[in-house]
Amino acid sequence: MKGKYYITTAIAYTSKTPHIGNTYEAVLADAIARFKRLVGYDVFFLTGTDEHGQKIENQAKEMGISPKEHVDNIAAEVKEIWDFMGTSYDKFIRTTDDYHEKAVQKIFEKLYKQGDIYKGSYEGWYCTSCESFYTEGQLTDGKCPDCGDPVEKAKEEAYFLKLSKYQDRLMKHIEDNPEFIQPESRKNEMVNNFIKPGLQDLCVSRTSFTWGIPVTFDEGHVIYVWIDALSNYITALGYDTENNALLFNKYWPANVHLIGKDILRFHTIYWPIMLMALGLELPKQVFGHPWLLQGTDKMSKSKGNTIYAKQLVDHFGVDAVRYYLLHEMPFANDGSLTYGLLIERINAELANILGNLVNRTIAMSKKYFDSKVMAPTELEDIDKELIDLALATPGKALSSMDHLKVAEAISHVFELLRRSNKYIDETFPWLLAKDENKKERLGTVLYNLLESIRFSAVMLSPFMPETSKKIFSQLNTKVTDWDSLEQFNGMKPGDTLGEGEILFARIDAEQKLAELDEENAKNTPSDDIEIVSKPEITIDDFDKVDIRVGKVLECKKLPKSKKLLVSKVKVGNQVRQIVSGIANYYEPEDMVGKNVMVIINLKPVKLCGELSEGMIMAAQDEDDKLVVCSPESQVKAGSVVS
RNA sequence: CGCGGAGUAGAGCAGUUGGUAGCUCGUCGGGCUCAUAACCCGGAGGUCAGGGGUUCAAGUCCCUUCUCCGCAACCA
Repeated sequence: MKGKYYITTAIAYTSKTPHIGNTYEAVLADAIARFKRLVGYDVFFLTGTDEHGQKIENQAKEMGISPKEHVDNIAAEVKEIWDFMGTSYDKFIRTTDDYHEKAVQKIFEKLYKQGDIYKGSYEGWYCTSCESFYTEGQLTDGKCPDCGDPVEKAKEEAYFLKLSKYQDRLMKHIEDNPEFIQPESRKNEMVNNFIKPGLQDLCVSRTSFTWGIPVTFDEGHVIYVWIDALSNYITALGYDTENNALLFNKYWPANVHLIGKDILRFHTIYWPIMLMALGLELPKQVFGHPWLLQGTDKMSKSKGNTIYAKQLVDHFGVDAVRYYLLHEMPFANDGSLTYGLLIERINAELANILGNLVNRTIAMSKKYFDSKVMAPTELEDIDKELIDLALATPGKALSSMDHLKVAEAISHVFELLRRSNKYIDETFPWLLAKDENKKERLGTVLYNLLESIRFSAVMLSPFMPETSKKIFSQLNTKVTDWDSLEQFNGMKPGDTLGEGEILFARIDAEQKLAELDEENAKNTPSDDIEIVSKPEITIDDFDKVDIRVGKVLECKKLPKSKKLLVSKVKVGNQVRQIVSGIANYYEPEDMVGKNVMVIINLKPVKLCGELSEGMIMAAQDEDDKLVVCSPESQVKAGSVVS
């Protein structure tokens, strides 16, 4: 054993079925976990689901089921997907698990007792009808994002975690451990945007919803997501504030937390500080992996471009999908997935390079030697070249994997496969077969090929476990351990090979794409936007809103901001300054002269230092694109809209 | 001037401490027939975003401009 290796994924939020992008993270973690096991580490691979929070509470209410039922459903789906993707997790934690909830409560108590969590108050906007608190940014149009009612400024009691106290220690840790935050560019983002400006204490409790872990010593307070979700990495191992379970003592600290780049902040700032406060070691590394895009777009349900793992696996098989995810994702930049690209990779690499090599080698062995493995004899230079590459490849893969460069590790193996294909052309086995005197040479050539394939299959097993298994069965070998790659003699002369079988059939791209299109068309009921209406209002409510026609007199960009335009709008006998977030869609000169609809009785506010006295109405389509609303024909500025 | 990253062949990307510009796909031509119309070889295709500088030598270091992206701020 080379020691322990503890790897985690982020826990999936149980508000909707995870798409292929979410699945990517689990597969990536799995590949690393399997690789580490293969090379001799004692691995613990944790994944799971994050199941609390207001969003889930609300969703459940809408569906008319209990939150628990709701999360049970989704958690089961997540688990099912992880399972058919072949992820070899050692534990699947759910934040609604009993032991987790108890441990989180103890953590909260401990931090409170030692003064790292204190009770304070949280100023925000309160919506009476929803009994909810919102921050400035959560409000839509200055009103409750949920029900649209007016909100009022209010204070709420809440618990806070003292981040500032640990700020310097965190900074030092990041500086002393350059590998702590990966990739590097992310580290700079965290340090410059958050740590250097100074950390604000973090609100770690809520009273606005109940679907969460209760604070034991203060009724009505629920532990907010940070402490609840992040703690899973230690509670899963049986962490306890008083005496820790064996697992915890053995595996903590984590070697790597694998997470999406979007939640890097929580894992590189809040989580380390929590751990420091608990007196625990920090994880060795946090890797914020890039995102998987559908073509060049972010996947989203509203765009209807969501690709689910299930469909891909049904059509292409698990290992092909795993291969794509693991090999096509760059280390730091977002990757892209389309059906077309997937098919291209399957054909070019899996079918042509890998599958065909195995197939032709097994076929020749059968044809020339009745599937017997021959003993290699004298080696020629060309043989040595192949063997040297085979022997060198495990080291290369190992080193790539040490830096989590999974795609690179796979490429090394494919180099060997390509070299093997070339070796066939260089040695002309079919000619050797015609000459009885060259039987021995032919046997040697085939032996070298079989052994190279065995090498490749061993190295590929963390990435494509099923495929490796199939190859081993075709080779009829049980020598599949990593150490067997130290010598080029794993295949045993005299053994009989198994039956040949196509590993990856070539796919007719055109036909397959048509098939998928048809299937997706069937499953996408309609393009229409689903309407979830805000609560009914009376004519009196509506009457409170004063909408007028205005004419844009001048308009300029707000240099400090990317999205904001500042317009001077003539409304009747007044000229108002209005700031709008439309800079991505309109040039200032486009706006000048336009007649627009303006809400004139919104409370004025300052945005990026500029006063905004109203709102220009704009329609927002699914891509978040904004289109300014104008009256159909000329109307005098100041006219009432109703 | 908020912080950071990126701009290299038609596409997707590599290019460690500066020393002849590479890989995969595609394309064109050739070879081979064991194999899944597969495999192997070769050709074409790049003022390494633009401009300046340091150096015997710059994709690589420095300055500057432009364009994309991420984070932050913000979307009345």
